[in-house]
Amino acid sequence: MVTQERGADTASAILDVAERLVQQRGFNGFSYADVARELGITKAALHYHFPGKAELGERLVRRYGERFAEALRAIDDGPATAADRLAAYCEVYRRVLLEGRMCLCGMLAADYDTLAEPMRAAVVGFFEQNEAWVAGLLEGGRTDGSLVVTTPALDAARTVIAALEGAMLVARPFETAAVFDAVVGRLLADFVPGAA
Amino acid sequence: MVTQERGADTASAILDVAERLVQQRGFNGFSYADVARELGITKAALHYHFPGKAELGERLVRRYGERFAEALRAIDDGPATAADRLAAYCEVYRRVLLEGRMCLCGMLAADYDTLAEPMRAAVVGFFEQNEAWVAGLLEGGRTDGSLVVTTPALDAARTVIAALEGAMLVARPFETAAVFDAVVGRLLADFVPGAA
DNA sequence: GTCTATAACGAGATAGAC
DNA sequence: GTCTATCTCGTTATAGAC
Repeated sequence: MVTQERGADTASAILDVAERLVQQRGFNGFSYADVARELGITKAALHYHFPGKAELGERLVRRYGERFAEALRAIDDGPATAADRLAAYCEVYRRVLLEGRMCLCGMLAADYDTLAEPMRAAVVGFFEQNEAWVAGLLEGGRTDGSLVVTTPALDAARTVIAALEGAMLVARPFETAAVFDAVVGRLLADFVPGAA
Repeated sequence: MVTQERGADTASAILDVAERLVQQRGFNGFSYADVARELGITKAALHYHFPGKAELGERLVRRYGERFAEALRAIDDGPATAADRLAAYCEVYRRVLLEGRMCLCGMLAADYDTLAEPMRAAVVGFFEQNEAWVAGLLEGGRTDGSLVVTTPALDAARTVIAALEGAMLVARPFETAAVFDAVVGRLLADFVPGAA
């Protein structure tokens, strides 16, 4: 039944390539042709799996959010202290940066004005999910005494996410992780007692 | 000698419109046609003033940097304490956000991989200028005692800029300044003794 | 300094064969 | 599930008239 050797996971191969292109070039900086060329298939094959760019984009964000949620669960089951879990959270972002990428949803936040409604909603959902998780982490740290959180947990969570997204963004023109590391070092020093 | 009523400042009118479009939609999210339509001129007229999109973009960044430098000088001549000057610096970003815009160079940092070299250099120059100014401000605050700066001034300056750019970025999908305000409130509380 | 007209290309998208 | 072929549109850009 199979004519081309790839099978049912062509869709995820497409998502992999498109994801990287969006993270590097932005949603308006890549095309179906770019993805097709890289996979050795035609644009028409792409339209079979994803009817349009907006639908592809929406699936991209939802998959990214699911993978991010998995990473957060892995952190929940990992480091014992809230301080260590916060450091692990920062490390997730750092790994993305080292691959030469921006956070997918950070990039799409920049492109936000040009996105169709379903994609917008998915981007908002990603940030809400992250805010809630980080806020819970900070609450936990306040309780077990491993973190110093002086403001409402949700406000503090937004600060953490904004700092990480901003650090990734500003690190891009400098083409080094040094800027990112300086920001994260300060961020952790602010929340972790004795880390200054 | 003048056939159309506008005169020599058509160029700056073009820059005004293009600047806003880039700040809202990104460099790959606007076209010569968009700018021409809004000004009631043709694309050909645009090409007369700016041979290509890359040249327009470069002029855009340089003008933005000059205006930003003016704003920084105004702050230097304004508030007496370093703490107040830091707050004034944050307020510059806040005003941009309230206009529904992203920082021009923050947006271009996202688009960075797709930019031609001259534009990239201009974007890097903008961030270097800002880092240096903020670092000087923080040094001054450490000296006069109005700011608490525990890390190297340049690292701390990068934290400030990353937090502001990140706060603007993340505020976009939420379509409110509340996220931005939460971040800036925390930022100031970190540097200004007694502000927590 | 701005226009009309058009070139040259790439984008997203579709029809229909295999 | 992927192809070829094609469509339509928007993009950047240029030539030459006014």
